[in-house]
Amino acid sequence: MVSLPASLGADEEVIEGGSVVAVLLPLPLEQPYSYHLPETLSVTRGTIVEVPLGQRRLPGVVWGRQDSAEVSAEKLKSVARVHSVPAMSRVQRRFITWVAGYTLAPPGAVLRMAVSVPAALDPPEPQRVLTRSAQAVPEDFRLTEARRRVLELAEQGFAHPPGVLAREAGVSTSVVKGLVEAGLLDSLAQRPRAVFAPPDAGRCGHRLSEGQAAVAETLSRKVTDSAFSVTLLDGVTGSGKTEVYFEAVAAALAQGRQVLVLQPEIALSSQWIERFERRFGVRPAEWHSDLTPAQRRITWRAVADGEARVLVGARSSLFLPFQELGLIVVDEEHDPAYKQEDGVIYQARDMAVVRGQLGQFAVILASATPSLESVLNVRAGKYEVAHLPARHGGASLPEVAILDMRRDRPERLPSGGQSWLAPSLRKAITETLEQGEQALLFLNRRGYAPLTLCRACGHRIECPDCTAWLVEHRQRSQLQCHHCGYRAPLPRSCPSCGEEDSLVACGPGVERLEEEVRILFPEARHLLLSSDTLPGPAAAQDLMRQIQEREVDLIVGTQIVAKGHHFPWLTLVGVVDADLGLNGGDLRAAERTYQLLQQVAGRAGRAERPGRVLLQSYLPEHPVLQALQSGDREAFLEHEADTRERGFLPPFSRMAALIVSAPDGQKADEAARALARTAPRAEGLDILGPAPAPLAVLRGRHRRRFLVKARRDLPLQKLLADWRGKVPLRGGVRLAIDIDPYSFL
DNA sequence: AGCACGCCGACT
DNA sequence: GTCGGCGTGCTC
Repeated sequence: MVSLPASLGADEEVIEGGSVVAVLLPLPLEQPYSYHLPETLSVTRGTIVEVPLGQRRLPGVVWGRQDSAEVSAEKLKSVARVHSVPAMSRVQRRFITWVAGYTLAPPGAVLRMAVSVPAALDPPEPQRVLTRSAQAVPEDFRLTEARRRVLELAEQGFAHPPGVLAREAGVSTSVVKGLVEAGLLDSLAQRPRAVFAPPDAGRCGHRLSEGQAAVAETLSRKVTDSAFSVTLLDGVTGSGKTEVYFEAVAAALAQGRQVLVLQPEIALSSQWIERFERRFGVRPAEWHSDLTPAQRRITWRAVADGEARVLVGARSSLFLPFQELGLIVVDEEHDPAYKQEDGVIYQARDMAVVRGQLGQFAVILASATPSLESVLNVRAGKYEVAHLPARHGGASLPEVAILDMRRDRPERLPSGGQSWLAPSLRKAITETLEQGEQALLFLNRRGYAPLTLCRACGHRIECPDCTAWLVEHRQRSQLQCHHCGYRAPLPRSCPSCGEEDSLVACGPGVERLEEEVRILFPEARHLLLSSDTLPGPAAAQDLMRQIQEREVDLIVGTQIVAKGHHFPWLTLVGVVDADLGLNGGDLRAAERTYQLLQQVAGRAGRAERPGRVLLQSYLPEHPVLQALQSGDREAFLEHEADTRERGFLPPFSRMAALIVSAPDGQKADEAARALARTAPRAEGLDILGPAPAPLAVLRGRHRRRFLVKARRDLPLQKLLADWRGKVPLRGGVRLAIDIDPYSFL
């Protein structure tokens, strides 16, 4: 009889061999499948097992007992084996179920995000190391020079992996292999050294000001309360948010709990990692899309085994199999990158709050420009708030001015070409450079020009698979679709009328802006920062270093420069097109523009040099620009809340988007009409559509869209699930449901 | 998500 | 005559 550890609750009771168990598989399936559990195996709920499915073998999680025989006996297969990983915790399983119910994704699809690394489910191959065996060299063994060198090294007493031993001795691995076969070297299994050393919570941290220390104390108390809470940590760029929430991280570590820090774009947060290392003495575990398969395996396993105590990661790390999670920090909580847009569609910030509620621990949402949702949750008493006093070290906030482009018109370039910089911005750049300081020109548009037009026939070059213009990338002499990844060489003649040299680039992208900078400020050392010009995180880190060390005078960049980097010599930020992003039917367009521009503005004038921000705009009266100029965030939030309330928009209502897509427009229309006919009706429910989605064709699929607005007390998920169930989808038609949509494309 | 089964074009 | 394209539909 197996005895249960005292910590196992009723939920973790042992399920004996001979039972039938429900196993959730990491596939888009609505229900767990039933399997016979062999007499030789015993499991609990949460045990990760391997089961046969069709011709394959897959991992799955024991979801419960299957009492009634719902599956005919002849169909029932047996659990093949139990994986040697700790069982998935009850909280983790409830989280998966909750997310599936909320997003209307099949539970198996959510599970797939949690067991994303099947290779991690078995213990890693133990590393083999070689030592000199006790056996003497036999008389008849040809002791060649290569063999002698290897044995000599091995006799020095250190055990080496075969590859290292061969390299050190300057021989090939086959020599080493021969010596093992001859019995002159012993192969031993070595326990892998700890990859994730425990962070030292007790190390002396950054010295905090009195105000910061008080906030740090509040946050730490939230952690040690071991109860669910959400705190909005609100403080401007440079107010020391990171150092302050590090104290909450330390408190969770001291309690023996794991910590997850979510970042919107992890690949670029090398500065964050350095700060963590300074505070805690070790690097945190990392989780993002740039990890190699081996790193992924090691990290997943370390989280499951509880070896990784702090993990910093992108949104997908929310589904890692933490056992003892005791704090989640969502850094830059307003960032739209937290919204996952394909597969299981979810908002990681909101799901982090749910995870905290299920796990009964503290969640910290940090931002200098909090989302309207979070601000209203504070106002409603659902979240608490902690304000950090203004800039650390007494540096002042930058002065923001709007340049009215209708009056402050760019002059022609000396070459006669078009210019995108107003005279007053040019002047400001000149002054800044003369003072030996740095300037940043921000334009959130990749490539050279967003549109290529034929002067002869007026043809606009579009993507063959999407309703979108192709963007010229002159550095690669390519046209690119930013929606599907289509690329084509830049044509010399118009693809429509065949006219030679008739194509003109319309509008600016960062590449074109850099060209202008080269002409106007030839002396300045300049740098183009865009995701296209960065081959990887290492390159990004090097460019950031160049800026910090003043090896660059003038920076041209897209939104990747907006994120949390500290540039002490940057005193001028020019926003080339502040109106970009204000248009479009996106309900968060104004908010997002405000946040992005506020973040970019925050790059200017840290430390003791005051900064200046110039916003080029054709809509200088727009509330977003006015709020940026006056620095009155509260007025902007008030205006935004009011607009949303009057429009019955989230968070005053709940919203969902349904996207019907099919390989041809007719099929999409038919399916959309069928959906329209069966649409639910209820008091407080508005259904708009079907209408062609703004990107009417995406990746070759024709798309129609419904927008659903529901009063907050309506059971939105149930209404949508019933609706979906009424319409069978055939002929390549797909229906995607996006709860709380962000992108309206 | 795979993998098989199943019905129509270019080839050893 | 087959090999192979990927469209539909299961998988306990």
